[in-house]
Amino acid sequence: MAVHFFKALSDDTRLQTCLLIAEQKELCVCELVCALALSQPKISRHLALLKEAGVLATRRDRQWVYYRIDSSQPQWQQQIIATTLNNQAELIEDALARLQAMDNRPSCCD
Amino acid sequence: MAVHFFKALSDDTRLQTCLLIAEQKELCVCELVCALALSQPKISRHLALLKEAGVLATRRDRQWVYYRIDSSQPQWQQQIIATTLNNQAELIEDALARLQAMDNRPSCCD
DNA sequence: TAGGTATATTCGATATTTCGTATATATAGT
DNA sequence: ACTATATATACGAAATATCGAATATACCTA
Repeated sequence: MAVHFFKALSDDTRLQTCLLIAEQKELCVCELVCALALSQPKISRHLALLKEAGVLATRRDRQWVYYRIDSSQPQWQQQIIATTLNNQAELIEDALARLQAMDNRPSCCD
Repeated sequence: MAVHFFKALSDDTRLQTCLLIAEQKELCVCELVCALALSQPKISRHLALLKEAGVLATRRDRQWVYYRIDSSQPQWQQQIIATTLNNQAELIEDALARLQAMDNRPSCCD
């Protein structure tokens, strides 16, 4: 349902999370915790919600769980996420800076 | 703020209202009450919220207040509404049928 | 098996949203 | 001024969402 999709995006933490992931293709929980400077349980709860809504999908690699935009969701939803990223990039400026300053990023050790 | 825009669309009544108005260009409150088969105060409250969010704009003609998509809001927001209408037209099927069956539509008496 | 790191979940408290009902305001016609 | 129609708002109750803190689970290394 479209309403659930919009509800998923209508929280600051969740919207930033989606835009960050859309921009970075894939991020694990600890990277999101660092980028958004929020508690791990808070991030985890919102990620569960986004996954439940069909917006995000996951894969596990060893101890890390990577989240990505669920490419099996309706195309128009993915389009809306892309449009929002293109027009509201400033929403994740600070988070991106923190992410790039993060050391021991698991993605770097593949 | 983008979050407020998505919050505005993340309620069933408000989403249907926006899509109906996007499709019909302009509707007054009593037409929406008829189309959505909901109480007038409920519709009015949601319309006030959508106007406050900058999604809708109004004009008064005699006793009727007409709501339309606010064309002064960011283009990407209007794009998202259009995309949603194109892909989720079924959300307003029933409402459109009720609207077309409505008699004494004020728009007809101009 | 033990200890460390990463992630998910539970719980109760608080805040926010939504609603029905009642009422107020605005405009039109007589 | 009075009545009718259209719209907006106020208020408290009920439902929903969000949060921090604590705890559980999963995986890895030794």
